[in-house]
Amino acid sequence: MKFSSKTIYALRALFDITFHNHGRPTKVEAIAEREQVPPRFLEQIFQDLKSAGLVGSKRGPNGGYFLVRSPDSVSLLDVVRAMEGPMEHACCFATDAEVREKCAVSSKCVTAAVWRDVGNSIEQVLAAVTLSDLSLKGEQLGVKRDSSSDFTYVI
Amino acid sequence: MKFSSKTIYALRALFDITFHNHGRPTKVEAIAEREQVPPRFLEQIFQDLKSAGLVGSKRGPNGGYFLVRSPDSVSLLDVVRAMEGPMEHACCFATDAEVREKCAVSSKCVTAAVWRDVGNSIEQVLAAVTLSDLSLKGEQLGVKRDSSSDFTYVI
DNA sequence: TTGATTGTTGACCTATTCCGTCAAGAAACT
DNA sequence: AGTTTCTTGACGGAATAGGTCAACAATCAA
Repeated sequence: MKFSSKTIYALRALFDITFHNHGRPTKVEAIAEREQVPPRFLEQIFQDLKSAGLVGSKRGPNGGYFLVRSPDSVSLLDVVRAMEGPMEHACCFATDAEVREKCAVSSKCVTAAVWRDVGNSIEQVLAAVTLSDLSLKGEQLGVKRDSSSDFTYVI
Repeated sequence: MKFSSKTIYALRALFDITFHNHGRPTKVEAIAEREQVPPRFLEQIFQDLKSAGLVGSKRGPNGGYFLVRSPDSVSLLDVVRAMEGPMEHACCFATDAEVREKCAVSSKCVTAAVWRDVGNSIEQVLAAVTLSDLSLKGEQLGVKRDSSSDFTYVI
Protein backbone atom coordinates (compact mmCIF):
# COMPACT_ATOMS: atom_id res chain seq x y z
CA MET A 1 0.00 0.00 0.00
CA LYS A 2 2.50 2.49 -1.14
CA PHE A 3 3.23 4.52 -4.18
CA SER A 4 6.36 3.86 -6.21
CA SER A 5 9.25 6.25 -6.55
CA LYS A 6 8.26 6.76 -10.14
CA THR A 7 4.92 8.11 -9.06
CA ILE A 8 6.45 10.31 -6.40
CA TYR A 9 8.98 11.67 -8.87
CA ALA A 10 6.36 12.18 -11.56
CA LEU A 11 4.24 14.31 -9.28
CA ARG A 12 7.23 16.39 -8.25
CA ALA A 13 8.11 16.89 -11.91
CA LEU A 14 4.62 17.95 -12.89
CA PHE A 15 4.45 20.29 -9.94
CA ASP A 16 7.74 21.74 -11.07
CA ILE A 17 6.55 22.48 -14.59
CA THR A 18 3.36 23.97 -13.24
CA PHE A 19 4.87 26.04 -10.50
CA HIS A 20 8.13 27.23 -11.98
CA ASN A 21 7.16 27.52 -15.60
CA HIS A 22 3.38 27.75 -15.71
CA GLY A 23 3.17 24.61 -17.77
CA ARG A 24 5.51 25.76 -20.52
CA PRO A 25 8.44 23.70 -21.90
CA THR A 26 10.87 22.87 -19.16
CA LYS A 27 14.14 21.02 -19.49
CA VAL A 28 14.55 17.64 -17.89
CA GLU A 29 17.90 18.66 -16.50
CA ALA A 30 16.47 21.68 -14.71
CA ILE A 31 13.63 19.72 -13.21
CA ALA A 32 15.94 16.96 -12.13
CA GLU A 33 18.08 19.41 -10.25
CA ARG A 34 15.28 21.35 -8.60
CA GLU A 35 13.36 18.28 -7.62
CA GLN A 36 16.28 16.03 -6.83
CA VAL A 37 15.38 13.30 -9.26
CA PRO A 38 17.98 11.21 -11.16
CA PRO A 39 18.00 12.83 -14.63
CA ARG A 40 18.12 9.63 -16.65
CA PHE A 41 15.33 8.17 -14.66
CA LEU A 42 13.31 11.30 -15.09
CA GLU A 43 13.54 11.05 -18.87
CA GLN A 44 12.07 7.60 -18.66
CA ILE A 45 9.30 8.90 -16.44
CA PHE A 46 8.46 11.61 -18.91
CA GLN A 47 8.09 9.05 -21.65
CA ASP A 48 5.34 7.43 -19.62
CA LEU A 49 3.73 10.76 -18.89
CA LYS A 50 3.81 11.55 -22.58
CA SER A 51 2.28 8.23 -23.54
CA ALA A 52 -0.47 8.97 -21.09
CA GLY A 53 -1.09 12.29 -22.78
CA LEU A 54 -0.27 14.36 -19.74
CA VAL A 55 2.71 16.16 -21.22
CA GLY A 56 4.00 17.07 -24.63
CA SER A 57 7.58 17.59 -25.74
CA LYS A 58 9.51 20.09 -27.74
CA ARG A 59 13.05 19.58 -28.94
CA GLY A 60 15.87 21.94 -29.47
CA PRO A 61 16.91 25.05 -27.57
CA ASN A 62 14.27 26.23 -25.11
CA GLY A 63 12.57 22.92 -25.54
CA GLY A 64 11.51 20.51 -22.88
CA TYR A 65 8.35 18.94 -21.59
CA PHE A 66 5.20 20.94 -21.11
CA LEU A 67 1.68 20.42 -19.83
CA VAL A 68 -0.85 19.45 -22.45
CA ARG A 69 -3.86 20.06 -20.24
CA SER A 70 -4.50 22.85 -17.82
CA PRO A 71 -3.24 22.25 -14.27
CA ASP A 72 -6.72 22.14 -12.82
CA SER A 73 -7.69 19.29 -15.10
CA VAL A 74 -4.80 17.04 -14.15
CA SER A 75 -5.50 15.02 -11.05
CA LEU A 76 -3.38 12.83 -8.87
CA LEU A 77 -5.36 9.93 -10.22
CA ASP A 78 -4.18 10.75 -13.72
CA VAL A 79 -0.60 10.67 -12.54
CA VAL A 80 -0.95 7.46 -10.57
CA ARG A 81 -2.70 5.76 -13.46
CA ALA A 82 -0.04 6.91 -15.89
CA MET A 83 2.75 5.56 -13.75
CA GLU A 84 1.30 2.44 -12.24
CA GLY A 85 -1.31 1.42 -14.74
CA PRO A 86 -4.95 0.98 -13.88
CA MET A 87 -5.68 0.08 -10.31
CA GLU A 88 -5.51 -3.67 -10.22
CA HIS A 89 -8.28 -5.45 -8.56
CA ALA A 90 -7.92 -8.40 -6.29
CA CYS A 91 -9.41 -11.08 -8.44
CA CYS A 92 -12.43 -12.00 -10.48
CA PHE A 93 -14.89 -9.27 -11.22
CA ALA A 94 -16.87 -11.08 -13.81
CA THR A 95 -20.02 -9.18 -14.51
CA ASP A 96 -21.19 -12.46 -15.91
CA ALA A 97 -22.99 -14.29 -13.12
CA GLU A 98 -22.25 -17.62 -14.71
CA VAL A 99 -18.54 -17.10 -14.55
CA ARG A 100 -18.81 -16.05 -10.93
CA GLU A 101 -20.60 -19.27 -10.14
CA LYS A 102 -17.71 -21.34 -11.41
CA CYS A 103 -15.28 -19.59 -9.10
CA ALA A 104 -13.77 -22.23 -6.84
CA VAL A 105 -12.98 -19.84 -4.05
CA SER A 106 -15.29 -20.08 -1.09
CA SER A 107 -15.34 -16.39 -0.39
CA LYS A 108 -16.12 -16.02 -4.08
CA CYS A 109 -16.65 -12.45 -4.95
CA VAL A 110 -17.18 -11.30 -1.40
CA THR A 111 -13.67 -10.09 -0.86
CA ALA A 112 -13.37 -9.12 -4.49
CA ALA A 113 -16.32 -6.81 -4.18
CA VAL A 114 -14.83 -5.23 -1.10
CA TRP A 115 -11.52 -4.60 -2.80
CA ARG A 116 -13.31 -3.04 -5.72
CA ASP A 117 -15.25 -0.72 -3.45
CA VAL A 118 -12.11 0.25 -1.64
CA GLY A 119 -10.34 0.82 -4.93
CA ASN A 120 -13.12 3.10 -6.09
CA SER A 121 -13.00 5.08 -2.88
CA ILE A 122 -9.27 5.51 -3.21
CA GLU A 123 -9.64 6.68 -6.78
CA GLN A 124 -12.10 9.31 -5.64
CA VAL A 125 -9.59 10.59 -3.14
CA LEU A 126 -6.90 10.77 -5.79
CA ALA A 127 -9.18 12.39 -8.32
CA ALA A 128 -9.97 15.20 -5.93
CA VAL A 129 -6.47 16.63 -5.97
CA THR A 130 -5.15 18.54 -8.98
CA LEU A 131 -1.93 20.18 -10.03
CA SER A 132 -3.58 23.50 -9.38
CA ASP A 133 -4.06 22.51 -5.78
CA LEU A 134 -0.40 21.63 -5.55
CA SER A 135 0.66 24.89 -7.10
CA LEU A 136 -1.53 26.82 -4.73
CA LYS A 137 -0.11 24.93 -1.82
CA GLY A 138 3.36 25.75 -3.06
CA GLU A 139 2.58 29.43 -2.89
CA GLN A 140 1.06 29.11 0.54
CA LEU A 141 4.15 27.34 1.79
CA GLY A 142 6.29 30.01 0.21
CA VAL A 143 8.23 27.83 -2.18
CA LYS A 144 10.67 30.02 -3.99
CA ARG A 145 9.95 30.37 -7.66
CA ASP A 146 12.81 29.77 -10.00
CA SER A 147 12.01 31.95 -12.96
CA SER A 148 15.45 31.72 -14.51
CA SER A 149 14.13 29.67 -17.36
CA ASP A 150 11.03 31.73 -17.98
CA PHE A 151 12.60 33.94 -20.53
CA THR A 152 15.79 34.00 -22.47
CA TYR A 153 17.44 37.32 -22.70
CA VAL A 154 19.30 37.95 -25.89
CA ILE A 155 22.46 39.83 -25.21
CA MET B 1 -1.28 1.29 -6.14
CA LYS B 2 -2.23 -2.25 -5.58
CA PHE B 3 -2.45 -4.66 -2.71
CA SER B 4 -0.11 -7.63 -2.59
CA SER B 5 -1.23 -11.21 -2.91
CA LYS B 6 -0.40 -11.69 0.72
CA THR B 7 -2.95 -9.09 1.69
CA ILE B 8 -5.56 -10.53 -0.63
CA TYR B 9 -4.95 -14.02 0.71
CA ALA B 10 -4.98 -12.83 4.30
CA LEU B 11 -8.37 -11.24 3.93
CA ARG B 12 -9.78 -14.35 2.32
CA ALA B 13 -8.40 -16.43 5.16
CA LEU B 14 -9.84 -14.22 7.85
CA PHE B 15 -13.16 -14.14 6.10
CA ASP B 16 -13.02 -17.92 6.00
CA ILE B 17 -12.45 -18.31 9.72
CA THR B 18 -15.19 -15.82 10.43
CA PHE B 19 -17.74 -17.13 8.03
CA HIS B 20 -17.22 -20.87 8.17
CA ASN B 21 -16.18 -21.28 11.75
CA HIS B 22 -17.36 -18.20 13.60
CA GLY B 23 -13.83 -17.32 14.54
CA ARG B 24 -13.00 -20.63 16.15
CA PRO B 25 -9.85 -22.68 15.41
CA THR B 26 -9.65 -23.54 11.76
CA LYS B 27 -7.02 -25.64 10.03
CA VAL B 28 -4.71 -24.07 7.53
CA GLU B 29 -5.27 -26.94 5.16
CA ALA B 30 -9.02 -26.46 5.15
CA ILE B 31 -8.77 -22.74 4.59
CA ALA B 32 -6.22 -23.21 1.86
CA GLU B 33 -8.56 -25.50 0.00
CA ARG B 34 -11.70 -23.44 0.41
CA GLU B 35 -10.01 -20.18 -0.45
CA GLN B 36 -7.61 -21.49 -3.05
CA VAL B 37 -4.46 -20.29 -1.38
CA PRO B 38 -1.14 -22.21 -1.52
CA PRO B 39 -1.04 -23.97 1.89
CA ARG B 40 2.62 -23.37 2.66
CA PHE B 41 2.30 -19.75 1.77
CA LEU B 42 -0.78 -19.45 3.90
CA GLU B 43 1.12 -20.69 6.95
CA GLN B 44 3.60 -17.93 6.43
CA ILE B 45 0.79 -15.44 6.17
CA PHE B 46 -0.72 -16.63 9.42
CA GLN B 47 2.57 -16.05 11.17
CA ASP B 48 2.32 -12.40 10.22
CA LEU B 49 -1.29 -12.22 11.29
CA LYS B 50 -0.36 -13.77 14.59
CA SER B 51 2.50 -11.35 15.15
CA ALA B 52 0.05 -8.56 14.52
CA GLY B 53 -2.24 -9.98 17.18
CA LEU B 54 -5.11 -10.62 14.82
CA VAL B 55 -5.21 -14.38 15.25
CA GLY B 56 -4.16 -16.93 17.83
CA SER B 57 -3.15 -20.52 17.28
CA LYS B 58 -3.89 -23.84 18.83
CA ARG B 59 -1.98 -27.02 18.09
CA GLY B 60 -3.04 -30.59 17.95
CA PRO B 61 -6.25 -32.20 16.76
CA ASN B 62 -9.05 -29.72 16.23
CA GLY B 63 -6.47 -27.00 16.40
CA GLY B 64 -5.84 -24.24 13.94
CA TYR B 65 -5.91 -20.50 13.83
CA PHE B 66 -8.67 -18.49 15.41
CA LEU B 67 -9.73 -14.88 15.75
CA VAL B 68 -8.47 -13.11 18.83
CA ARG B 69 -10.75 -10.14 18.50
CA SER B 70 -14.39 -10.03 17.51
CA PRO B 71 -15.07 -9.76 13.78
CA ASP B 72 -16.54 -6.31 14.07
CA SER B 73 -13.39 -4.96 15.62
CA VAL B 74 -11.07 -6.17 12.89
CA SER B 75 -10.87 -3.76 10.00
CA LEU B 76 -9.36 -3.97 6.57
CA LEU B 77 -6.82 -1.45 7.76
CA ASP B 78 -5.68 -3.88 10.44
CA VAL B 79 -5.16 -6.54 7.82
CA VAL B 80 -3.35 -4.28 5.39
CA ARG B 81 -1.12 -2.95 8.12
CA ALA B 82 -0.32 -6.44 9.34
CA MET B 83 0.67 -7.60 5.90
CA GLU B 84 2.30 -4.56 4.37
CA GLY B 85 3.52 -2.66 7.35
CA PRO B 86 2.55 0.92 8.07
CA MET B 87 1.58 2.99 5.09
CA GLU B 88 4.80 4.48 3.86
CA HIS B 89 4.86 8.10 3.11
CA ALA B 90 6.41 9.67 0.13
CA CYS B 91 9.31 11.46 1.75
CA CYS B 92 10.21 13.86 4.47
CA PHE B 93 7.57 14.62 7.01
CA ALA B 94 9.72 16.35 9.50
CA THR B 95 7.56 18.04 12.06
CA ASP B 96 10.65 20.06 12.76
CA ALA B 97 10.44 23.17 10.63
CA GLU B 98 14.20 23.53 10.64
CA VAL B 99 14.71 20.15 9.05
CA ARG B 100 12.15 20.96 6.41
CA GLU B 101 14.03 24.10 5.53
CA LYS B 102 17.13 22.15 4.71
CA CYS B 103 15.29 20.04 2.20
CA ALA B 104 16.93 20.56 -1.17
CA VAL B 105 13.87 19.66 -3.15
CA SER B 106 12.12 22.59 -4.73
CA SER B 107 8.64 21.25 -4.16
CA LYS B 108 9.76 20.71 -0.58
CA CYS B 109 6.96 19.38 1.49
CA VAL B 110 4.27 20.39 -0.93
CA THR B 111 3.94 17.01 -2.54
CA ALA B 112 4.81 15.27 0.71
CA ALA B 113 1.89 16.91 2.44
CA VAL B 114 -0.41 15.84 -0.34
CA TRP B 115 0.70 12.23 -0.16
CA ARG B 116 0.21 12.27 3.57
CA ASP B 117 -3.34 13.60 3.20
CA VAL B 118 -4.10 11.00 0.57
CA GLY B 119 -2.66 8.29 2.78
CA ASN B 120 -4.86 9.35 5.66
CA SER B 121 -7.92 9.34 3.47
CA ILE B 122 -7.13 5.87 2.25
CA GLU B 123 -6.68 4.63 5.78
CA GLN B 124 -10.10 5.96 6.66
CA VAL B 125 -11.61 4.01 3.82
CA LEU B 126 -9.88 0.84 4.93
CA ALA B 127 -10.80 1.34 8.56
CA ALA B 128 -14.47 1.53 7.69
CA VAL B 129 -14.72 -2.09 6.57
CA THR B 130 -14.69 -4.93 9.10
CA LEU B 131 -14.77 -8.70 9.01
CA SER B 132 -18.36 -8.51 10.14
CA ASP B 133 -19.21 -6.58 7.02
CA LEU B 134 -17.55 -9.27 4.94
CA SER B 135 -19.39 -12.03 6.70
CA LEU B 136 -22.68 -10.26 6.23
CA LYS B 137 -21.91 -9.78 2.58
CA GLY B 138 -21.14 -13.46 2.33
CA GLU B 139 -24.58 -14.30 3.58
CA GLN B 140 -26.20 -11.82 1.26
CA LEU B 141 -24.39 -13.32 -1.70
CA GLY B 142 -25.41 -16.75 -0.56
CA VAL B 143 -21.99 -18.21 -0.03
CA LYS B 144 -22.40 -21.80 1.02
CA ARG B 145 -21.32 -22.44 4.57
CA ASP B 146 -18.98 -25.31 5.09
CA SER B 147 -19.79 -26.51 8.56
CA SER B 148 -17.98 -29.80 8.23
CA SER B 149 -15.31 -28.66 10.63
CA ASP B 150 -17.67 -27.16 13.16
CA PHE B 151 -18.05 -30.33 15.16
CA THR B 152 -16.36 -33.64 15.27
CA TYR B 153 -18.66 -36.55 15.46
CA VAL B 154 -17.37 -39.47 17.44
CA ILE B 155 -18.23 -42.70 15.74
C1' DT C 1 2.92 -43.47 26.26
C1' DT C 2 2.37 -43.65 21.70
C1' DG C 3 1.05 -41.79 17.54
C1' DA C 4 -1.56 -38.72 14.83
C1' DT C 5 -2.47 -33.98 14.26
C1' DT C 6 -1.32 -29.35 13.79
C1' DG C 7 1.35 -25.25 14.26
C1' DT C 8 6.68 -23.30 14.29
C1' DT C 9 10.78 -22.06 12.53
C1' DG C 10 13.86 -20.84 9.28
C1' DA C 11 16.24 -21.89 5.23
C1' DC C 12 15.78 -21.88 0.40
C1' DC C 13 14.48 -20.82 -4.43
C1' DT C 14 12.78 -18.45 -8.72
C1' DA C 15 10.78 -14.73 -11.30
C1' DT C 16 9.52 -10.20 -11.53
C1' DT C 17 9.67 -5.53 -10.61
C1' DC C 18 12.02 -1.47 -9.15
C1' DC C 19 15.34 1.85 -9.77
C1' DG C 20 18.18 3.36 -12.17
C1' DT C 21 22.39 3.95 -16.03
C1' DC C 22 24.10 4.37 -20.62
C1' DA C 23 24.80 5.26 -25.59
C1' DA C 24 23.53 6.33 -30.10
C1' DG C 25 20.36 8.88 -32.77
C1' DA C 26 16.77 12.14 -34.46
C1' DA C 27 14.51 16.52 -34.43
C1' DA C 28 14.60 21.47 -33.77
C1' DC C 29 16.47 25.78 -33.44
C1' DT C 30 20.30 29.57 -34.24
C1' DA D 1 26.86 23.45 -39.26
C1' DG D 2 26.47 22.89 -34.64
C1' DT D 3 24.24 22.95 -30.34
C1' DT D 4 20.45 21.75 -27.68
C1' DT D 5 17.09 18.70 -26.32
C1' DC D 6 14.16 14.86 -26.58
C1' DT D 7 13.93 9.56 -28.27
C1' DT D 8 14.67 4.91 -28.18
C1' DG D 9 16.03 0.86 -26.47
C1' DA D 10 19.26 -1.92 -24.26
C1' DC D 11 21.43 -3.16 -19.98
C1' DG D 12 22.04 -4.43 -14.91
C1' DG D 13 22.06 -4.77 -9.89
C1' DA D 14 19.16 -5.08 -5.88
C1' DA D 15 15.09 -5.79 -3.70
C1' DT D 16 10.70 -7.81 -3.24
C1' DA D 17 7.09 -11.01 -4.25
C1' DG D 18 5.53 -15.43 -4.32
C1' DG D 19 6.11 -19.89 -3.10
C1' DT D 20 8.43 -24.47 -1.40
C1' DC D 21 10.50 -27.56 1.86
C1' DA D 22 12.08 -30.15 5.91
C1' DA D 23 12.75 -30.83 10.57
C1' DC D 24 10.78 -29.85 14.90
C1' DA D 25 7.62 -28.81 18.99
C1' DA D 26 3.28 -28.90 21.14
C1' DT D 27 -1.18 -30.96 21.82
C1' DC D 28 -4.59 -34.34 22.28
C1' DA D 29 -6.89 -38.86 22.00
C1' DA D 30 -6.65 -43.62 22.55
